[in-house]
Amino acid sequence: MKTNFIEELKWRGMLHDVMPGTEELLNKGVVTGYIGFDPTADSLGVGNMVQIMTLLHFQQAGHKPIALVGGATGMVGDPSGKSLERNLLSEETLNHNLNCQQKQLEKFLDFNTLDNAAQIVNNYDWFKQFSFLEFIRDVGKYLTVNYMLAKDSVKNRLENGMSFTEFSYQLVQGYDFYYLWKNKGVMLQMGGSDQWGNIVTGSELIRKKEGGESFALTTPLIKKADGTKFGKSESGNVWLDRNKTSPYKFYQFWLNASDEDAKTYIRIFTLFTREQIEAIELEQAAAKHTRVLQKALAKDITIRVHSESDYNAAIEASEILFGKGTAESLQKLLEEDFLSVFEGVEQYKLLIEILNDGIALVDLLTDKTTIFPSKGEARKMIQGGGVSINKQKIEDVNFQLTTSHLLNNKYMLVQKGKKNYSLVVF
RNA sequence: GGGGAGAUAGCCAAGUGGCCAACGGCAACAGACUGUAAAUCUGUCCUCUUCGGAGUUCGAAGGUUCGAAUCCUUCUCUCCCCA
Repeated sequence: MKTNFIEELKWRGMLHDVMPGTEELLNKGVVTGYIGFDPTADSLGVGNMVQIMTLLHFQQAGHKPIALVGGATGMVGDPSGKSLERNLLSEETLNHNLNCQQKQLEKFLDFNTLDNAAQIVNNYDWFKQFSFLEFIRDVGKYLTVNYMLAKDSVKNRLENGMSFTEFSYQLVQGYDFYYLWKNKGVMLQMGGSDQWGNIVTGSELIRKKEGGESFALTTPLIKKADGTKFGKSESGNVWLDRNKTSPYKFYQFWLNASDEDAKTYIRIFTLFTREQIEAIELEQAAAKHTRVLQKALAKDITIRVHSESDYNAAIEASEILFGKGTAESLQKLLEEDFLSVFEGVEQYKLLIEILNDGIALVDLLTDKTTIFPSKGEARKMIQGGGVSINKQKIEDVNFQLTTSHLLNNKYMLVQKGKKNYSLVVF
């Protein structure tokens, strides 16, 4: 069954701004729309999930989504939301990032349905042959500097300076829209609210150059309830790439969402229906401690980004690490299960010999592993009650570890704080 | 071109000769409480440390002094006002 795209985005809280006439256009028939992705990293992060979901809803509403990877725009650097000039990425890095992101995108959209299959394009394909002179004649001529200067992304930078390169960015992205409009019948560009200016430039170009019509729609920037940035955990950005953020950590990220945030997230990042979500919320309200909301959210998104078995493994590890049984359940864990359960947990391999005469805990944490960057810091954390071995808190700074602290004669579970685990394998 | 203000740790921001590794706030990290939530309270928060200390900071470089973030000189950058 096809959904109404705009309605869908509205109730999910994913609609920030729409150009007039967009809804009418979407109601008339199948529309081709696109969203651009910036290849600044070799993986997409959870922040990009908003745009991926937007495309997915777009497709489910019967429209044709195009994901654009910015091989060309990435070479220039989008000044939107940046207070400083960005460093240019090398071409190799860019290509690598592009390939990685493309693979991730392919996972979420349906590229095989006949009528509105998704598509991926790279704007480098139409920019590589475009000479500078051609560009300033064919594109630059249609937009005034006055117009370009009025953009927030430019205005905010006038005091501190901005290179011509970044200044031109909006033209490059604007031309993408024009190109896709002209050659692929794209009528709509979508993106985060910070992209509004760039999107409108494209529309303006289409209008000035060909008198054509085009439309735009943006999604709100997601912030956490406490006003901090979304998409970061203590250990940094949360990535979709399992090598950069393990499925276990990914699952934990969502599970740790605050109640307030979880309500926002479940609408944006899952495909649950309105009724389903409201039911889950009721359940949560009745029994807050069960955290069904976070669990449903984390489950759905972990399975879609990774897999069912990754999800199960994450659950299993989470239950052992955070469950009631604590020390006992650890002891009971079978040898063969040990590694698979802790697959997503940071691991260190050491020689068992170092335990023969005992080793100071502090040395293990710093010299033998990189769990702590310095002895002073490790000591402070131990004194503060922030270190546990096999779920048992250690508060003695001079604590010695021996083979008696091994689980299954092989493993030692080191805990830094409440949520950071490392497994040392001997 | 003329006049004025300023540059302090991740950010904001005190400090204007020794008591300054530098008040305070935010962010971050940890502990308690709890529901792996929020709020609250507590601790840590330049680097290293055998926890006794040691080393390196206050835009940059020189200088004065027993002693400088604080005084002097030069330089760099930012902001404001006048033209």
